[in-house]
Amino acid sequence: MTLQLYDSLRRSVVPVEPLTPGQLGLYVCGPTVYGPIHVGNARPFVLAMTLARHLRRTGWQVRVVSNLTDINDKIYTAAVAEGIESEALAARESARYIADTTRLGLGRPDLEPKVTDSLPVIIAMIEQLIAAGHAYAADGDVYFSVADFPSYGTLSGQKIDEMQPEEITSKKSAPLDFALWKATKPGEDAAWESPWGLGRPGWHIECSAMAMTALGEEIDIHGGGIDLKFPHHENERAQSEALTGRTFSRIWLHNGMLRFGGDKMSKSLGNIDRLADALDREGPETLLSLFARAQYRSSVDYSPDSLEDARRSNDRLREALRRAARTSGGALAAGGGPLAEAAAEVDSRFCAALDDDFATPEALAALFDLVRQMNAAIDVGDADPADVAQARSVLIECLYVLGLDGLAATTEGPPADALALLQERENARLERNFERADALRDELLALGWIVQDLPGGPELAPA
RNA sequence: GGCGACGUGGCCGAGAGGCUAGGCAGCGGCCUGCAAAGCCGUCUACACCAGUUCGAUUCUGGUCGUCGCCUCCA
Repeated sequence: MTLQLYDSLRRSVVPVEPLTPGQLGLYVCGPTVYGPIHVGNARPFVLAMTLARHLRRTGWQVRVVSNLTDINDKIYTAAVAEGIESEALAARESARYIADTTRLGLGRPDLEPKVTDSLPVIIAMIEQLIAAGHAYAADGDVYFSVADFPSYGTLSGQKIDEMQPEEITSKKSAPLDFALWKATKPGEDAAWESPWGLGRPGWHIECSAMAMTALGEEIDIHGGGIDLKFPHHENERAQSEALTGRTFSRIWLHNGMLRFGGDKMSKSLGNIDRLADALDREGPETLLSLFARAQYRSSVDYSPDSLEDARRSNDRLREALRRAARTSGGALAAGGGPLAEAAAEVDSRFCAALDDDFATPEALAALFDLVRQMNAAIDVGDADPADVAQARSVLIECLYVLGLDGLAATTEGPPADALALLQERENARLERNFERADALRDELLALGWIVQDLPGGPELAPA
């Protein structure tokens, strides 16, 4: 099965044709660091990192680049509101973003460039755009001339003549033109020298600059939230292709939004749950499972119920892994048995599903199929420990792709006092003193252990 | 108003022109003193109306509805 992804520009699932065979460069629009990110902001990050894991596991060489936008109107505004330097605010929020997303346990992109480190490239690009006649300077600002780029609007499906732009309040000469460079304004405490005077880059040029610097003039995959399609990606595409005459991105990969209380989770609507808070409450696996339950292009309902569903399906995985670990003992994974064969089949279904536009729900379904088979084999009791170990290790490998391998974390065995209580309960049961036995079971539950009376005797499972 | 995506069973969520998705919840059974875990079985489906077809939930058209975007936005 060849890798296919949905390209927003072509509006269909297309085969991925890398610039260099076997290699893929992926650029994902990162956050503007003016405040803590919310759960929805994590989706493109999760998509990029998990997609990269799948690709690497299936033999691709992948380079993930994700920027931090540390120059922006909102940063100035937030800094003024706090009475601190905008640079300090951006630095603080950058660190916070890194810390929050690191907690997801998916590692870091290969490169995370900042706008403040990219000014020379940005300025050079703007100069070239002006020289080529695609942009014009106007009293300290520089604008991209949209009329000059014929295919403007094809990415987002917007028709130029049907757009209803706000009236011209700035120095641009056509309503749809967008800023490549903005002259500094009073109250802005960070500005850079440029041929057009002191100022700062516009919102879109930075991504073109950083993407091209890291991955070249043509990149394989450019990702981000669907809400960035217009104007951000439309503008990025216009200025980049006007500059190079080449396809900027071969595939535009857009993730759907998180719904929270019926609307898109959005800072401007105020219906947000901070990623850090969600991680505190739910832990990374629940959030990653919630994301994996939906295909990346679908919107996801973020609600107590959907989180509960995610938690429970993780419970099932965790329990299966625990039972398998218990059954396999210290056996080394070794192929050959029927369970190992089943696992291999599930693995290829898993990979095929992910190769097909990263269909995580289908991939997950394959995994649950393996879980069922593992449980059934363990129940029957004649499973070869090495076979179970093999299936378990395949399951963990697959879960790793989705960031869910933590579900296999070897929990500490029950402590001696819990085991003593379990023995006491067993004695009570043998004496048919069930009142006493049930009281001890409650006591164990309070200690965080659930009693399971399995055919082979009682066991303690973490609550 | 324009553009785009989508409407699947109690909830979430895949999918294919006729052949079991999966998870959670429910019900029945096995196991259990009971429970838990697990297994087996099982009920609620494809928004509506036409059309194409031997046959459509899957294709086409329309209707209704939902969501996103239309220069803050992951």
